[in-house]
Amino acid sequence: MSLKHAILGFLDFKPLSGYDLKKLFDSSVRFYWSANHSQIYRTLNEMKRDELVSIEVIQQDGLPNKKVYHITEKGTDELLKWLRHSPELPPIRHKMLIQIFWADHLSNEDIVEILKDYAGRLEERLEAFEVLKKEGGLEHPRTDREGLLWEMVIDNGVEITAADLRWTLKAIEKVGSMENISTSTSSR
Amino acid sequence: MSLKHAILGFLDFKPLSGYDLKKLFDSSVRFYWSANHSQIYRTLNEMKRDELVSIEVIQQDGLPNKKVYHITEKGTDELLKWLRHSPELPPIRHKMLIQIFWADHLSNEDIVEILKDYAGRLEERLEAFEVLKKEGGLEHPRTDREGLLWEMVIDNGVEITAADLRWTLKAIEKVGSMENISTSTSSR
DNA sequence: TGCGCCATGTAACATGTTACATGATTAT
DNA sequence: ATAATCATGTAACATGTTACATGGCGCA
Repeated sequence: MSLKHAILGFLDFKPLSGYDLKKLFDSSVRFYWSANHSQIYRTLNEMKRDELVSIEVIQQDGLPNKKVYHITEKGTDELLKWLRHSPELPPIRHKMLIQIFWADHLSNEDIVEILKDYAGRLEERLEAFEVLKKEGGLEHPRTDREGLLWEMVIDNGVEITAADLRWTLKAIEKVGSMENISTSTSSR
Repeated sequence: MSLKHAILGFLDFKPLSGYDLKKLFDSSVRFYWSANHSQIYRTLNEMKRDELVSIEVIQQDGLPNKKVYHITEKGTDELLKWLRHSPELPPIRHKMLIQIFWADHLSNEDIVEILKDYAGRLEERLEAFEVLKKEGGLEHPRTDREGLLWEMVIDNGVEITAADLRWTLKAIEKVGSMENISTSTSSR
């Protein structure tokens, strides 16, 4: 249960509406934790119920009203407690590797196509990380130290994506040098 | 919806019971796709309903009866179709990186503790991959080509875990050379 | 005597996705 | 004109987790 904690982190940074939270998720930690708006609104309600946040309603003319969420003392305590938790390895759901695992049914050409497609997506993501690194996502870190931590986090994404890309390119080579299948189960 | 397809891959390999499937998941692709037994039984029922699999009941004396699932023609078609799908990047839910993202609330010592803990888990996983590589997990690949593909898949895990470990060790160093926080929000 | 393996399942809950629903303002 | 932005929400569904439930066999 961690969407709650990611939200607490943002609200501790500054009070925000559900809408603002969605945008901040998308422009900062989207690669490590994402959420769509339904989930965010639902979770904020639960957090209100549990008194981790309080609501301030802001009237706006022309625009719809805003509910700005503030972190409470209970919320800060919960955040602080969570921050010190022993970390878990991220769970993985890797469809592509399952495809490769059973890909003896496909021709070399089909497998290479899948791998090239995958490599393309990794390159896109690497670029997205570069943009993030330059623009920062969040307005400004509260301290230099916080800025360093944010950089570290983005670097993790860069390093791992780059490693995955290296694997993919090597894999494309390997598949190229495998004996192809004879039985014509291939595409087209 | 991909648990269905991972199961189809295994059933195409050989007919299996829900119990067997669980064990095979755990001993082969557990790092890329996992499932507990409730989910497997539930999914097998849906697959039966959709005629992707058929059931053979095996009487056993002393032991409880077994339901062995066989892949149907429709199931094979679905598997083959899925295998050629454009791959997606794996979605990530990375709690630890969210912790680091908001870790300016913690002391350097607390952050290092978290990172060291994480590094330990990565080392364990690397060892688990080494074991997998030697033992193979599944009995025997049907073809040499299949064996090569399985090795490739495990290598991906090794490469990415190793990259993550390198990042973690570098991160520990960096945190060590950061100015520590003054405000005593730290542990103990 | 108690644990682990074999083997199946259900119920409740938590989390995540997709689609439906509304409506004004501002920029192209 | 029409698309994007602002802003909130609900309903239905899909997926994943945890706990409850049963019961014999073989081993230490």
